[in-house]
Amino acid sequence: MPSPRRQINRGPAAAGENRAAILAAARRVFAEQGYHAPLYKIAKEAGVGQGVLYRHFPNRLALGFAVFEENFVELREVSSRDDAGALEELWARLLDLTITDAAFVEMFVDARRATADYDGAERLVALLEPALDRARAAGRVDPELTTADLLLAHRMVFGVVATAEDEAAARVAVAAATALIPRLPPAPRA
Amino acid sequence: MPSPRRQINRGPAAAGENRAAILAAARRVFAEQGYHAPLYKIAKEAGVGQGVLYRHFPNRLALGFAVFEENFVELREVSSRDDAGALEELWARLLDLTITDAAFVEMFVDARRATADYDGAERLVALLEPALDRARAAGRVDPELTTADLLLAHRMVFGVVATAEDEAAARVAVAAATALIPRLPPAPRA
Amino acid sequence: MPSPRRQINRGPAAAGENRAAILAAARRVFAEQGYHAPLYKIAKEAGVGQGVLYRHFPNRLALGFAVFEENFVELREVSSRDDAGALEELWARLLDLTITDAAFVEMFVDARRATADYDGAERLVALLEPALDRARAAGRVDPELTTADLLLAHRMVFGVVATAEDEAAARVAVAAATALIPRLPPAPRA
Amino acid sequence: MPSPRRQINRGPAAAGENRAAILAAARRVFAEQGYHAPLYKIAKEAGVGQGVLYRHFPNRLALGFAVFEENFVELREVSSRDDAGALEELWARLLDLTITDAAFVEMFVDARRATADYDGAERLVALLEPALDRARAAGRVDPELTTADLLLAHRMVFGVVATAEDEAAARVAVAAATALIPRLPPAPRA
DNA sequence: GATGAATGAGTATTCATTCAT
DNA sequence: CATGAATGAATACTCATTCAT
Repeated sequence: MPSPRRQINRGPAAAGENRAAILAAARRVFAEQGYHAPLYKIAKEAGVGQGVLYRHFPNRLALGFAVFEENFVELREVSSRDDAGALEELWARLLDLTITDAAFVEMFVDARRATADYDGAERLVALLEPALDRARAAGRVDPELTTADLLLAHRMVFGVVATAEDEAAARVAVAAATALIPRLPPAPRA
Repeated sequence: MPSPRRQINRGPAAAGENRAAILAAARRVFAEQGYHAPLYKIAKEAGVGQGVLYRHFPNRLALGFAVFEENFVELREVSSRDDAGALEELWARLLDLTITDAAFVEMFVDARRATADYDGAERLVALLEPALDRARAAGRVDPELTTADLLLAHRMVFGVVATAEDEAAARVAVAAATALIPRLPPAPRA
Repeated sequence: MPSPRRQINRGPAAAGENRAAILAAARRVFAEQGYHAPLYKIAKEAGVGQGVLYRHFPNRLALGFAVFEENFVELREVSSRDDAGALEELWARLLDLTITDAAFVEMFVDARRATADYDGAERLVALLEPALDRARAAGRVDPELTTADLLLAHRMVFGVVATAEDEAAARVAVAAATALIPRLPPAPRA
Repeated sequence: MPSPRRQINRGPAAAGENRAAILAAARRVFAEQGYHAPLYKIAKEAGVGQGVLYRHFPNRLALGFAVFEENFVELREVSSRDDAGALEELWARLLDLTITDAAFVEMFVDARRATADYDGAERLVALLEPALDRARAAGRVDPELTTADLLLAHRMVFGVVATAEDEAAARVAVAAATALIPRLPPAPRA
């Protein structure tokens, strides 16, 4: 017997808004409390019922990936820029997102245990490869540098972020870490 | 009617044994079920009551670190070897432990959120520094290589291990990752 | 931007079809998942919205009874056959439906708690009585056998079905059970 | 962080009492609300934490069976009476318990879906067989009556109880139902 | 009238931590 | 000191029911 004091039912039209609200809330909560924050807190933060969250995202991983996917949209934009400097910017932005969304490190650690085989790596390859090709053609990067190298370097950055005290420390450490790998694209002209 | 005695109370003498049993059990359970395995399972696996576990380790992090510390004993032995090749072996062993004890990646991710100021880094420095000095003096490593570099590289390896599918994949990826950093000690003569 | 129409609104004409589709779906789902299967699954299986299900059947019991009622249609046909052998066939068919639709046992158990005063008993009486009268007149059954006996025997068969492992076991057990009650109509010439 | 206002921890010594309290509460709650009553209500009714309930009984079925098992103790006492009239009393008591503990009908219906193969039938056989043998030897029952018949009749009584409006109606109906099976032990001299 | 998303109370279950014995 | 049962808050997840469109 539902209590009469429930929130107004905004109807199916709210579905899109709700999904967006959940993603935004998840991003916020993950950042504050980590990837294992209770899902009901995310629902509450988003201002929706728990059922809505579960309708949109059947489990934590689905939600986590969805949030993460949003980053791809941004990266794709940079990647699609048909210019030789795109790689540098793309790489810089990727590192930045990795630092900002440190919670996702936990997610990946988790996903390893979960069966879910995420195609994030392939997605990333699709993003990096064309930009790398253009940069190489333009002679802007080490001709030996491969996409696999970039992927691996990204995972290495993950480790630095995961073990950093906070975002500021992570930023410094990531800069130092990438400097250890000579083959990497040059730091963007900040 | 006194409650039946489930196990003989072996008195204070058992404290040391208990501690060791708990550590061994924790290592086993962490490896099987991950760092977030229920503590009562570790107590049961160790054959001790939960109270004993709490007596020795006030929380999961304390236990986790204690298990991890055991690795230091082994590393210290290598480090204390007064020979120029110690660094290579030390480094190789460190990477190996990082791969094997993947659960600790979770621990470190966790520790970042917990306020816990772990002195692991300093401990590691204390281990690496003398070996690095000797190796440098003997001209066996890049003269530019610093202890900070090693520490950072170790964190990078963490990231690779954390995002690897399994131990075998981690081993391959770590090899590739360290190859990206030219300054690092050479791989040990396998 | 109006929300996309998921399915054409076929108007009131569809009401009858919908009702039938829901009943069929309910029968299927009850058989597969038991009487307490989620209602939304029935709606989905029927290809209708949940609102429609609620329009036709205000609650689970109403739906359950409606499905069950369909059996009466079949039984009524047999009962209306103006011949002395109708009782035997009617009784045999009743037992068979009881075995087949085991989910309804759960429903009846449930109904006992719900206040719902189901008139199923009277309906059954209306079906059995005329056939019993004809059979008695024709000397084909124990003259002592009453409709009340049949009703009671039917409930007893319920118990056997409810506690049987599966349909096959139920069939065997029901045969044995009815054999214990000498007054019952003879088994149909299979 | 446990609130400071928790109930006193009575220690392990309370285990026995707790188990008994849970069983009693379960019996009460099952009778009032049916076999599917929320387990936390049983815990609360028993005055224990939910964890305690789960420690003693890992799932609903385990709890249900445990409650049911208590009935066996009583029946066993009657059964072990080395006298020819034991069967009649045993049978009467069995029917009575079946009427009283109607919730167990639901449990059995449920258990059919659950994997759990309960050995209740064998237990019942072990109880009934010796008493039946003695009764038969003393010529107090139909020499044709078998234990299997009794078991089957018991299941039939289940059906009658399950479909009865309330306990009073069940009592009347069970009497009528058993009267339909001539071979059964005579009603006890009430 | 039909749709199906939204709602959120209800329930099961786990596990860190305490504490009587 | 050790034992391990007790505690109960925390959390995940489900599903009956409503209602905007």
